[in-house]
Amino acid sequence: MVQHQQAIDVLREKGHRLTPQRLLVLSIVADGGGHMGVDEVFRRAKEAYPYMDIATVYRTLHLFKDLGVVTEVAIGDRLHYELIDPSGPHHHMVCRVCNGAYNLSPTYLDEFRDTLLEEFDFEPDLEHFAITGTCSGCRSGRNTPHQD
Amino acid sequence: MVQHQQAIDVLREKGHRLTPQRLLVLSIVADGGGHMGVDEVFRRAKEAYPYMDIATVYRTLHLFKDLGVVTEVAIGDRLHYELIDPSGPHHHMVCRVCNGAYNLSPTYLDEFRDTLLEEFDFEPDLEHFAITGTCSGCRSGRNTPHQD
DNA sequence: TGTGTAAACGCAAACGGTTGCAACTACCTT
DNA sequence: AAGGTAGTTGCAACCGTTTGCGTTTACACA
Repeated sequence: MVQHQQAIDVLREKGHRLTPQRLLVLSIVADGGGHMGVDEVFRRAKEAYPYMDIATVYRTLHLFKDLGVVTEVAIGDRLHYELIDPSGPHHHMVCRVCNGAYNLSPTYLDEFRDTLLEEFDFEPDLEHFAITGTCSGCRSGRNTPHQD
Repeated sequence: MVQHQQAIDVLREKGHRLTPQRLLVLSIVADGGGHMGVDEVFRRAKEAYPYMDIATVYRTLHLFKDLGVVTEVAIGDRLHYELIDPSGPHHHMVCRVCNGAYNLSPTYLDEFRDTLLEEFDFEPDLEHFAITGTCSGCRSGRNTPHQD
């Protein structure tokens, strides 16, 4: 996968070790396409390598997040992860009825950020936060609610 | 406390029971003034009534939230609660350096809500969400970071 | 005022997530 | 290629929160 060679380089450059576990988690998140829950990453990792521990999955995902290799997004009160989008950062709109996630360009929040800075000298972290709400389909009753 | 007679009426009207535990939690949150962590509510409740169980505190706070009697706000990844503000709803800006919480009028987000509705037919839940960021004091290095 | 019943409680077990620690290993140095 | 070491792992214990369950209790109705 040429896709995550970039991520591997970041690991090496920052002095982190290239363990089989990390490479495995990376490839799972990369191949998963879209936002993956921790439990699914763990399930797939354990399939490939039965000694894999859930703590390692969490530590690895947190590391990747800190390195800017993956994005963390809360969907229905659980954290999900996806490879950093090559087309740039984006926010997520998560529907609380069907749990669907939609991307949102950050420009929609630029104005809001500027206002907070000007009025309160408060610098908001708006990089990767998820906006909960009700999506078009669920507002019209077209979708079926998710079951958690 | 005439303050939460209103809340008590809501409980009765919706057919929920007025248990001593609920009244206790309500008075603690009301008297606490500002955002109270679950652990502090529990600590004070147990002082007044040693049989109080942490599960009851959680269940009670969730009930109050569902009834719109209290507001839930995440401060430093822990949920806090406060009596619904008689001066109307507001958002919170939470500093991730010092964990300070500041209120924010919802009008600042009205524009953003309108945009999402118009462009995506997505209705965001912006009632009580917290915006993390760095506050004025911490941006200038005047404040001391919190220790968790 | 007494009684029946569903709601709410306290307790304990379970959950998702984090942390401490001893054993292991990727990688630097020689 | 071999050795030393700090970074990483797997395990188990722990944390804050939720849930299942048997017991208790607030409240409607007689």
